[in-house]
Amino acid sequence: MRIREVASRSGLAPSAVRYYEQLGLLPEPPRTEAGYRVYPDVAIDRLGFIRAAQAVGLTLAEVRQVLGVRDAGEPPCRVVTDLIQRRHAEVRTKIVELRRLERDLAAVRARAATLNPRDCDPSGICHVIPSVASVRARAVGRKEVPDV
Amino acid sequence: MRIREVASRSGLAPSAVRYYEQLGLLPEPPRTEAGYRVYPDVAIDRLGFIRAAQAVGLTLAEVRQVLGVRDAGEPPCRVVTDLIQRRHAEVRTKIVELRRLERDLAAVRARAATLNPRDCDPSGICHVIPSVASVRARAVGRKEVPDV
DNA sequence: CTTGACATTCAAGCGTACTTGAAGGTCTAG
DNA sequence: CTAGACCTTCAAGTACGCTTGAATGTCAAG
Repeated sequence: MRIREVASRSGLAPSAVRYYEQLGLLPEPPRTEAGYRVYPDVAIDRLGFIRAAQAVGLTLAEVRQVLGVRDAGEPPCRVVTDLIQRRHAEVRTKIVELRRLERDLAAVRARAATLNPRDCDPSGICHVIPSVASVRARAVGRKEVPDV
Repeated sequence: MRIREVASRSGLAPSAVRYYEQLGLLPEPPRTEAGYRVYPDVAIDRLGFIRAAQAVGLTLAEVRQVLGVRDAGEPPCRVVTDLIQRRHAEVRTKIVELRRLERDLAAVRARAATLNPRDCDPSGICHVIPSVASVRARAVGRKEVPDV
């Protein structure tokens, strides 16, 4: 299998596969005489694992940890358990933060809905945005969702 | 007021204030003879607004939009309402995604807890990670939370 | 023999919001 | 007079996971 096939079978771009190899997530495959990479079937499984790990929010560095342990011949159960637990905590924290933010945004919208733009104070910028208490105290990130 | 004061009163680093000026969020202040920036009190309000807008998740580009309208002499109500509404939808979507992810992570942990590492299949990498249905279908981002 | 789809490497770019570093100037207190 | 706390500009670095571009090579089909 050459790179295009292994990539598309895994839902990746060839460039991503090369990138993973560069990061040490994927072992260097044998080459044809012309220098083309030729992958064994098992590469599909490995890429599948990488995708699944990313899908639960592990970074590529973390995935590398897991693969490193596995490649060393040991079961990575312990590492995986730790990483998943940490990630779980992160996600729960983030949900709490986003819920608060959601509440704030709803409050801002409600406030905006009661106001007439004609009454807008031209000496400020927009009093409706800084109007909610918790907005003044914290913030939550953006960042969209990578597809798998 | 020089840059250090305006920055610390706004909870920012001086470099951030210069950066905002560079992006056009903050008008160029007058200078002392030595070239030091000297800010009027109203700069504090403007920086406060920027922080509040960021706290609800608006990007600096979006903040610039709002400030641009305001600086053009118009009330930015319409722009603000639109941006907030969009942002609100994003946040709600993200909460849904994170909730699903949280559920998956809990499932992965539960599954891991029932297994003995001795039974780990050495031919795979770690079957526990790709074990959850929705993990195979989608992913949710990481990205931590900027403090305000 | 040519076209076109594929492959290679390497460096650089993207987005976001900044920070850091280098090299230097200014100002106040002791 | 000097230390040190502050200011200036400009370019480059950070995180993260890739993609893109340039320059080039390979290979099968028509």
